[in-house]
Amino acid sequence: MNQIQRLRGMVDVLPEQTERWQAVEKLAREHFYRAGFKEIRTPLIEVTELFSRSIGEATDVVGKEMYTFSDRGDRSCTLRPEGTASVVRAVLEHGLLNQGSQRLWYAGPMFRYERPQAGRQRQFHQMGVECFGLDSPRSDVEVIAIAWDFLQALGLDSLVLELNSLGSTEDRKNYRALLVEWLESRYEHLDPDSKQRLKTNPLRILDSKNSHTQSLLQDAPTLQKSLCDESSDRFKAVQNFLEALQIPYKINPKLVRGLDYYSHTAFEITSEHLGAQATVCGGGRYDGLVEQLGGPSVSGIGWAIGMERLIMLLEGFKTGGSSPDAYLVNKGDKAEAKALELARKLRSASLSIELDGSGSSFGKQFKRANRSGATWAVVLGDDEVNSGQVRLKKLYCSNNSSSENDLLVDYSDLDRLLALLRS
RNA sequence: GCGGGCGUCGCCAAGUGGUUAAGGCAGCGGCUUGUGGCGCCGCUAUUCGGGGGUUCGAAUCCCCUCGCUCGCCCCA
Repeated sequence: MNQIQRLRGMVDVLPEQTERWQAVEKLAREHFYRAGFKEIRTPLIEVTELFSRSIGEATDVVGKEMYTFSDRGDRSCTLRPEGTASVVRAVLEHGLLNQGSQRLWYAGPMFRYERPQAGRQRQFHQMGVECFGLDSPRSDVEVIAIAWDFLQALGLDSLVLELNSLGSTEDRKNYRALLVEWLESRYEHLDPDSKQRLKTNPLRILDSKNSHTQSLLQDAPTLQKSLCDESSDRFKAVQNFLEALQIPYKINPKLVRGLDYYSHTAFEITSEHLGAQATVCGGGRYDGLVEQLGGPSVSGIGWAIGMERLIMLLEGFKTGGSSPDAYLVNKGDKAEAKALELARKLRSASLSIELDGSGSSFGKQFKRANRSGATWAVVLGDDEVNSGQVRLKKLYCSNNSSSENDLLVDYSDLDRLLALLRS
């Protein structure tokens, strides 16, 4: 194959799909706006250290999935694998936290060097929100509700909100020690993956898909029991607020987010229609992150939605489709010149006009006019030019192909023409 | 990084060792250089992802390679 192809894991979104994307993006923007969120746009490339420090050296994302390269100044750069780190960096760099709490949203491509599969690409798109300086459990629920309501507004059913608390950093440290000790005494019974993870990221063993390991874990110490009173009160409060808002949720004690910076509330919204990668939306609280990146001790909470996965769920939904208001049929030297001019005039009056540029027979042009889905055909030929008129023909209505029912309008009478085309 | 499935026209596909690689959709052209949605006719793969090999002969068998896809790991 000599034809140049796209890079592996990169996806072209074709016109047929972009309409759906735009509809989703528009709806999301409305939800963000109504919730008082402002957009932030950060670069696609950052210094590598930003991600290794925030996401965590031991995570797969940092360990093996980053697009990292040296630039000409020999700096190590990385294409962003997620949005949160960049947003925190930007917020600190521009002193936004000095102006009180912040509610931000972002959208754009992310890059992870992984083997592509259903719902996973190397360049993928996320829309997300990040809040800083909102500490109460009420904020957790407010933020979750934005995601939930947005997804509901898209008409998605059979979504499940899964919830867990990872406790404070302290709680997690304690629990980690407990769990490691417990697992080490049963080391022989663990599957190879879990043995490996015992060294790198023991909490992740909890959501192992190995059934043997899972049954072993039945009796393992739980994270819940390691939560201090304050942490478990907070978790309880989150649940109460969710119930008050009548947002259904399922506690999943094994939900452990992969990125190091999460603490307390962690959640995912999943769908059974997505194949192996079931998570459409994932997020949680990251109270230590801002400080870890050199900022003040300010709390954070946010989530990200995977656009491609969301679009997959929307596959069955109609988006209306767009067709031009009018199709401009034109033939003959003078008529073609006039048509070009007329198209421009109509467009500047904000009509959508498809101009036939083929110069082929009227019959052919009408066929295309029909296919375009336009409501009107605007006809310009030598006869019309000679009489200073255009001929309007309503498409897709009757089966008359005669020109008796056509409307003739002077093309100098733009107002009348516009009025007709809009009717 | 590791496993499974697959690769014939823009799309869907037949063909599984023998001279010219079905068919459908879409596209283009004609019947119809002044009028459309129907119909009819015609055109559109010197070639079967790419390379090498076996054979008198390969899209069909073998090897390598590339790509797609599903799953594992992990994440959105």
